[in-house]
Amino acid sequence: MDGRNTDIGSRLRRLREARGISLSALARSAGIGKATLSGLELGTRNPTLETLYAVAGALGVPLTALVLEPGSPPTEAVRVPGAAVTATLLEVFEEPTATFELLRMRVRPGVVQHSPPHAPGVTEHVTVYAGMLRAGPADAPLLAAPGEHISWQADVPHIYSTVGPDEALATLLIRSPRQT
Amino acid sequence: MDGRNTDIGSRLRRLREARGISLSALARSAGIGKATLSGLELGTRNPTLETLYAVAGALGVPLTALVLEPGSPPTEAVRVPGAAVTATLLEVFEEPTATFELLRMRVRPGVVQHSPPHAPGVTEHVTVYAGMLRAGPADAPLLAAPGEHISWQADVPHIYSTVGPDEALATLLIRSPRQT
DNA sequence: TCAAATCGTTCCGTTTACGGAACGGAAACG
DNA sequence: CGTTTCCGTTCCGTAAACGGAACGATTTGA
Repeated sequence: MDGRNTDIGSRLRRLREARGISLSALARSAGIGKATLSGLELGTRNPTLETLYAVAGALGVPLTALVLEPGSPPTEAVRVPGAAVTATLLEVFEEPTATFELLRMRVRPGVVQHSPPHAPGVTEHVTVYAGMLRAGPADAPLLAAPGEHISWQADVPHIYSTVGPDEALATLLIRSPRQT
Repeated sequence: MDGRNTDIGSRLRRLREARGISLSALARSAGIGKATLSGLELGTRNPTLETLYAVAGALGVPLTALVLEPGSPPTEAVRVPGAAVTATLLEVFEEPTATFELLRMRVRPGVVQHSPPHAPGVTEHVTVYAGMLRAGPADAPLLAAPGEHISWQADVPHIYSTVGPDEALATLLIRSPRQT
């Protein structure tokens, strides 16, 4: 019916090349065949879930980074000191193994907010409801339009910024595993 | 290393049964074979991305609702569409003492959606981002404007409805203590 | 009460995703 | 210049995911 999912292919290739890894090396570290990875990037194959997990795992990205929508435009990053993000804490849930914090977040346009790594295992989950938000790991941020939802591991440096002239509004859910 | 992805299977089956759809019907509307869907739910197959898209599309959920990250074990109940409310599951967190479900919710205007009581201890947390939402216990609903946040105990009958002519959009976080 | 419909699973032939091996091309080294 | 090494693609046999059809069990309806 179609020309396959070349969107995943190009996204995957971009992620790989951004890391400077060869196709052969990535295939090896993911434990899959070069033919499989090549076909995947070229969009000539319809990958298995198992394959997708292997590749995402080897790249160190959540599977949603491969499967999720938009191609990310390059960063036009204006760095301005001072808070680009203001957040309001709405709710906190204390569980035996993790703490959940629910916040409402406002991101001012034209500024990139850098956030240092959190503790290992911390995940952030953002639902955008106004503006165009660009957020996630500093080296591979994701793009989200109103109504969309993105998640990432927060144990690496990550960023928040808007795309376009409008400020972005979102809810942010942070899950922090309890300290060992 | 397998044991397959029975997590997807059970999650999928729960999503399907929450909608009251038969396996045959879902397979038909997704345009895939019953054998495929059955095997997927039983965890005896390693689905293709194409298959996953078909199923997620037919269920009206983002693919990420089916394919959670490794480390997020199977899910508790998912509540979904009546006539007035449609919701899509964005994320599920399994904790030893509770399950958190993060959903995006759309409430059509002019209709009141009644929801039966949940198990004792279940709490619902709504952040409104468009329209005016009226939600909470059926005998004492709360009113929320965009940007506002309300919570209530969900172990009594509760309702969702809009105020005014516009539909309401919100994120819904459901916290369900684990069964004893 | 029995027939028809529908349920979810299993069987099976076809299609295809898989990895290993070969392939041509491009650097890197002698 | 070879020769070696690595790159990404293509070829190919095998394993398995696919849909259609049959299956027994259950529900529905006359």
